[in-house]
Amino acid sequence: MSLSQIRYFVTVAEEGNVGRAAQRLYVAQPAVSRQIRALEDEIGTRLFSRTPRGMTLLPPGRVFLDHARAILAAVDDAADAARAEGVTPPVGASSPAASRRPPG
Amino acid sequence: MSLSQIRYFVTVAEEGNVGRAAQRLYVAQPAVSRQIRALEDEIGTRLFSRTPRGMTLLPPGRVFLDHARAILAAVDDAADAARAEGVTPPVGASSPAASRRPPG
DNA sequence: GTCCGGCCAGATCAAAACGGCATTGGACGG
DNA sequence: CCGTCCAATGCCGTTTTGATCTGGCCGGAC
Repeated sequence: MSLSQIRYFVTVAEEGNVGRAAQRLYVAQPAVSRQIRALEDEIGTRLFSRTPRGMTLLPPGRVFLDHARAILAAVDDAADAARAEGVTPPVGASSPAASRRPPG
Repeated sequence: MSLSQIRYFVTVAEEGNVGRAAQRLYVAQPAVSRQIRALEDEIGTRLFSRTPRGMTLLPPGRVFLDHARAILAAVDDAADAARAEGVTPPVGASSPAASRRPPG
């Protein structure tokens, strides 16, 4: 399972359509189709129901969607938090971390 | 940023040593070294201090470590939750999801 | 001062993953 | 039956990842 697969999944779930999701992701349709399939294989359950009108979330997909969004948000948060800690704030900054920052 | 990079990071943080982390991850040392570097490049901040005795977490790394563990746990949770929803439970199961499951 | 051991990082090559294009196969409407 | 829309597959080139080998850096032993 990769973060790309999770992003693909969320987009397909939102669009209900692999082709449109691929456009939003700036990749071709087969790439999205394959990654969704791989994700389902790894989890061991179908996440979507394939219909001639597009893709519909199955119950496992609905559950996974909530988690997937949380994961993507957590990833962004993690990077932001590390970056924020990386910049050297001015002395006497309001962050509680300022007092436990070593000199090095 | 990839989940592998996050796993590599957590292991190196726990071991304080790229070589030992690589052993635990069943990959070679340079692979871990490169992924850690790539992660730092993407975030835009050094996460470790390189010393001749090993790797020590810098403040951004300490912050990132908490988030990283949460992400990995969330990924496992997501897969487990989807799988749990994927199995068809017996009628009258105690899960509240049972009542909103379509016939499939 | 010199040698040795541990550790991280770079270069190079091979394997795997990924994506794109072209195409197939299934369902629906005219 | 034919055109349209959608997802899935085959094939190929590109990108990414990892393994191996090698070098540089530092500390300890003597």
